[in-house]
Amino acid sequence: MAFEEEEFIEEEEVRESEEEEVAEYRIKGALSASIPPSIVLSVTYDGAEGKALVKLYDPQSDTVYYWYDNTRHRPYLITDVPPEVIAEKYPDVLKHPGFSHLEVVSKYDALADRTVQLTKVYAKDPLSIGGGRRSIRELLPKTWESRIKYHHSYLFDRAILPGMWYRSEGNGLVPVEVDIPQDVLKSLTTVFSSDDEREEAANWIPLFQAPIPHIKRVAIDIEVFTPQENKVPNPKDALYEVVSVALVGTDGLRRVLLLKRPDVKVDFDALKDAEYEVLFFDNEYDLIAEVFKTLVQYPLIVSFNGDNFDLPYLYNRALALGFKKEEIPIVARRDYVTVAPGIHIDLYKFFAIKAIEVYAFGGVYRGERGLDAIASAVLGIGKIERQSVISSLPLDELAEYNFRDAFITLYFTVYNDELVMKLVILLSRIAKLPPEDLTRSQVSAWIRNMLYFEHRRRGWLIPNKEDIIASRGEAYTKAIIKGKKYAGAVVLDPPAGVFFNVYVLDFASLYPSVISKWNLSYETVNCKDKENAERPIAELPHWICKKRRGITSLLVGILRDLRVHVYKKLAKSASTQQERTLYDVVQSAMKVFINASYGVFGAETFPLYCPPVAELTTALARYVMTSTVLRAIELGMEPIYGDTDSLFLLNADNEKIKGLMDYASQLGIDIDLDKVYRFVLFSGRKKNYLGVTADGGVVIKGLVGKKRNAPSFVKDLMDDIVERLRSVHTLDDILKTRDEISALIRDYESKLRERKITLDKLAIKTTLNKDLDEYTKNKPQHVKAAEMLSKAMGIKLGRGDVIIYVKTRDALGVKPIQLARIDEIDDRKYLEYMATTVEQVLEALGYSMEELRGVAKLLA
DNA sequence: ATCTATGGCATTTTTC
DNA sequence: GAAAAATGCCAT
Repeated sequence: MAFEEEEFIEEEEVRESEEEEVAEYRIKGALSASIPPSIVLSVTYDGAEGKALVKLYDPQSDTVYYWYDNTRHRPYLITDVPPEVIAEKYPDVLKHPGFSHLEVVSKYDALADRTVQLTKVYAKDPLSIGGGRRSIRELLPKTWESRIKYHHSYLFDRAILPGMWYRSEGNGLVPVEVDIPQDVLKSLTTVFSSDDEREEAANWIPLFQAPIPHIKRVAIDIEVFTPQENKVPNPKDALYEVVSVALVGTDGLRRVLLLKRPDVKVDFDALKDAEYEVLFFDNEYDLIAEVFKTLVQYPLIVSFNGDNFDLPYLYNRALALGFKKEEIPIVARRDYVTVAPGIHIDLYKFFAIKAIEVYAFGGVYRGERGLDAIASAVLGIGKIERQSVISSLPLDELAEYNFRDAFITLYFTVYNDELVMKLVILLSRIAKLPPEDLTRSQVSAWIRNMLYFEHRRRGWLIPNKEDIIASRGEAYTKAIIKGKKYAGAVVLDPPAGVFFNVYVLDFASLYPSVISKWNLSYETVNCKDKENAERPIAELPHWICKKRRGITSLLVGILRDLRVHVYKKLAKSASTQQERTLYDVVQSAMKVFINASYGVFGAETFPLYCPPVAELTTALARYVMTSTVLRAIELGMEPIYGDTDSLFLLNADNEKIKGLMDYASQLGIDIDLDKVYRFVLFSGRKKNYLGVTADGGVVIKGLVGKKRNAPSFVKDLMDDIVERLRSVHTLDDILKTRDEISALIRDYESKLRERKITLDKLAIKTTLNKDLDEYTKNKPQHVKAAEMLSKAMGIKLGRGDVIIYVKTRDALGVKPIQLARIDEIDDRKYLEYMATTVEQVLEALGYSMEELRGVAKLLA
């Protein structure tokens, strides 16, 4: 089909205007430039320039500013060897090509509780410190101080805080004053009791109160010609044409750039009604030039998997097409890809952050990684299903498909009053990590950065992991689970049965509260000054300093108190809806840090790893739990179940609960009434129950019929059972329901026996947590199925892929669903599955063992 | 390159 | 054939 000439815009015009805009947009500000109040988008070390580069954005004028800092950018290494000794004994250090200069500094060594004189060995660039056989580090003696990690002075001093506002004054950037509301200021005196805490809280409050501007942004998604289906083109080679690029911006831009291809059809009528504009291009060079022209007009580029695909592909493709490097506004960094003049956020990486998945999104997209699955779960919109491969899709359909992907990508950052953007900025401020780094690193890196910053701000030495272990020791207790390092939480053994009117309490932020209340920190635990310390719990030999306030205890405590006593309240009470949602984001950002604060001390990968801190946290939490259980009994209540920080009580009423709350507050822990269940059905197993609240809401924990890998046949049965249970109010109802449930089970059983069921209902979904060849010790069923599938279909399967299979009667016992037929299935296995599912409910409903065996026999 | 922690249940595979 | 190890999913 021939293209109609009038559909195209004049390409000459495009090219001309592009160069102007790039030139104008790049480097609007330099060190001397005047910068109006602007938010810091990024702070990076520009190795090539040898300078620190700050990118700022002024939303008022919609301008990106660059600001170079020449003064304090050098990375350095700290050693306890004095400068004159270095000159005399280690002259190679001074002759090292990466060496810059020396400086003597005084630092507080928290592990030894004394101030020490140290030498900073400045380097020209991180490479001359970081690694390789010829690094400066290798030339210094291995005393403990010289094993201190090198510090990039700019990144850890963080003179300029990401997400905060600055303007230029003289030759430097100065912070823009933040307005603090009266009631927040007042909390400094009402919430915090010591001067230490008040001073610390005063430092933090501006981070939460500084305005978060709307940042103009564009989402990009590209489609590439693929000769083979299921084969993603390699962005390194960028062998194939970029056939379509969708750009969707917050400023109303909705555009799809299409490459004309003579062999591919296009339905122009369909495009006329489209909600986006379409530009056709005769050649790929012009198409990509237009993309670049758009990218340079935004301070923020958003993508889904842009780090690993879209941006490197565009970059390499542009090079291959003859662009010069300086014409391409895409910059590859060590771990990610960024853009000029703005920054780039890859939402694929952001959503892969466990803490974001769990705390920010409540696990709604748990385990899913693709755009379609995450968008469906978070936004309720999915990708467009396409009928054929990208390469042969008619251009109008390609545009539609491409547009939707970019639209979803942008919408992630826009929905719910820009929740995600606000969250990113706030997390950025707390962690002192620029958004580009924050959105690509796990929570342990956020906390590490936050703590490093606090050390630097106080003039503290940052200790090495080995030194913490050497002076503070390892864990003392043994874990119940083999292979773990220390004892964790208590779980009370629940009785089997149905219990009415159950009150559920939880200890609010138990672990963080314990850390705050008992002054837990790597430097206060097992400190040198044993005279001024005490053992908090007989079970453990560890002692804690009474004189000094621990840095992690202080910070966790401040964040927790600000969250609970200030921002959670403001999220409910602030005058406008807008303020309330903003404060809600503030409190959820704090929650992420607070919740992760315990775990990192038990993680060997964490630089401030300190097993005694982690172990004391869980031990003291066990003490809080068990002593509260005893107190509950004294008050006349009957604890029937509890796990870590939750407690299920019978015979409770508001007065008794008040008594228990008073007890806990003496321990320094808050108790909340979480729920009141009309009844709870315990199977007798830990972490395994079903509860119905007064309003008929159902909470199910740990039952096999609800697990992700259960076949939907079993899930349906479970749903039906739950539906019957919702109407239970009294013990009599239970007896009636028992009979109904028995009937249901027989019904499902006969459906299965008579194969009145589709294959997909029997499918079991299991995730590969490793690549196929890593299963060396064992070969589980889903791996066998994966191997068969891989062979039959020629698909590569590995870590993260979900295998869908059914149980069959043949020797292997399984088949991937794609290769199986309904007559091959092993109904015995499915009956067993059904039996364990219903068993968990029936045991609670008081079936005797004989009756249960009857059911089991029935099912077998 | 680095993915906060431990406790519990069900199933299959491997080992003794 | 029983016990132990491996695996995955979930609770907190």
